[in-house]
Amino acid sequence: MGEAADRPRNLPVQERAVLTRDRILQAATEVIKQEGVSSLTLDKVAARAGVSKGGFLYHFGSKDALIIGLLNQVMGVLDTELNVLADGIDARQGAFALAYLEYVQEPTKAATDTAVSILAAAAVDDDLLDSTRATFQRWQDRLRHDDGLDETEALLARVVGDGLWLIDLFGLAPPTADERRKVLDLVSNLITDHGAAGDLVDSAE
Amino acid sequence: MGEAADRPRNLPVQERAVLTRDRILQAATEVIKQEGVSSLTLDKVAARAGVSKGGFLYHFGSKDALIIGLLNQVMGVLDTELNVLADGIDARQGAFALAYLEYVQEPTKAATDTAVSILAAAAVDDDLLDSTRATFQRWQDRLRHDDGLDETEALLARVVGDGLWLIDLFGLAPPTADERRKVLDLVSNLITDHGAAGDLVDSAE
DNA sequence: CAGACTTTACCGTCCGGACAGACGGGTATT
DNA sequence: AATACCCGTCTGTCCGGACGGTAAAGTCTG
Repeated sequence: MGEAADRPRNLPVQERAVLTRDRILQAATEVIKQEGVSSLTLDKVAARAGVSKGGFLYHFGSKDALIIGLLNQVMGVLDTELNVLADGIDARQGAFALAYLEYVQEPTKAATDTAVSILAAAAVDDDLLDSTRATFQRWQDRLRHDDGLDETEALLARVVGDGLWLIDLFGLAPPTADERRKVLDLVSNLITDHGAAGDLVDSAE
Repeated sequence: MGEAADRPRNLPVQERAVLTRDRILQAATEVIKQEGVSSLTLDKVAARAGVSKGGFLYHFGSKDALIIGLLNQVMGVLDTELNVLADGIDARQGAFALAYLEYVQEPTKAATDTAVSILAAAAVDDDLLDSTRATFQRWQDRLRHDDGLDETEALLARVVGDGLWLIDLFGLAPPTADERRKVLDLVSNLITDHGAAGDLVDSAE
């Protein structure tokens, strides 16, 4: 009943700790994905991470703390990746919106992890989502004000993007990869063709 | 400990039963909305419905059965209301898509109840969503084949619609009523202006 | 030794569900 | 009309187990 023999044993203390923490986080998302939110128990996560329950509770003082840790990690990754993606896009406007849309092109690991973490948080305690909500609000503000887009089109981009990964989360008739691409292309074109609407009604290219 | 004195007492047996069932369903959605998914316990629902736990279990043999009942009811309501709405719209094409979009104009009771029921199902057991997924698939098929729309635009309508109520469900920076209206108008116009796209690429107006 | 890390053992609570009837209106029998 | 009986509805209680969390002792490293 102890198959965690491949766990690193002889490492500097501090490093071992951070590794354990990460293993716990990863174990938690695996449990949710494979066994569902209702199976996210301290015992199961600890077992999967190859640590005792007490060891688990040393790193995360409570179940709530685990979920907060989950959200922090995954939202942080998502935020930086979105920024990197947006920086790599050279468009006169709407770089962040395009990055947002590109991110949901296919279900990525980061997006899926985010989705299940949010689901877990909502299932356990709605309040845990507060900081996540703030992040989404920041994204929305950036889309609206700093991306050079028409406000409505900026919102459209986010609604479509969020719609896709949320549809994936619940499996509500998710579109095929081909359909996703077409819809995202449609929205992308709509945004870039006349992003700063009213200023230039021009279809160069 | 007994404030359910206003509960109907002297009624035909059959009617009393169906009323109790409905009261239980309503109590369940209230519990989820006000106290969160994690508080959806048999005791709480029973208490709120003014019935004993045994009485609860007479109508719903298990917690899973409760959630299935919840989903059946709320998805049924949504389905008929969508159809009624679509019938009332006279457009050359895209009536169902427009109905879908109109439905999420503001957070309606039916949409909210559906959302929380789906959340509860996902939290308890993912498989409970199977029949719900089938309904969404039917809607999607109808949008794609029987609504006279370009397939991509049909999908766009659903993604935007679902995106909105799912954003509401988690409270992820939900747009204001004004913003919602503008986005939905944008999509509606896109659909109706050149629904059979590919034929005419024309930017009248 | 000190302190970070981990384990083992344990506890109280809550939850889903089972169960054994009670109540009470119909219906059949006499 | 009175009696007995049935069955749909509902009650209150009980149980086994899982779950979140605590406490204290142990181990390794520097």
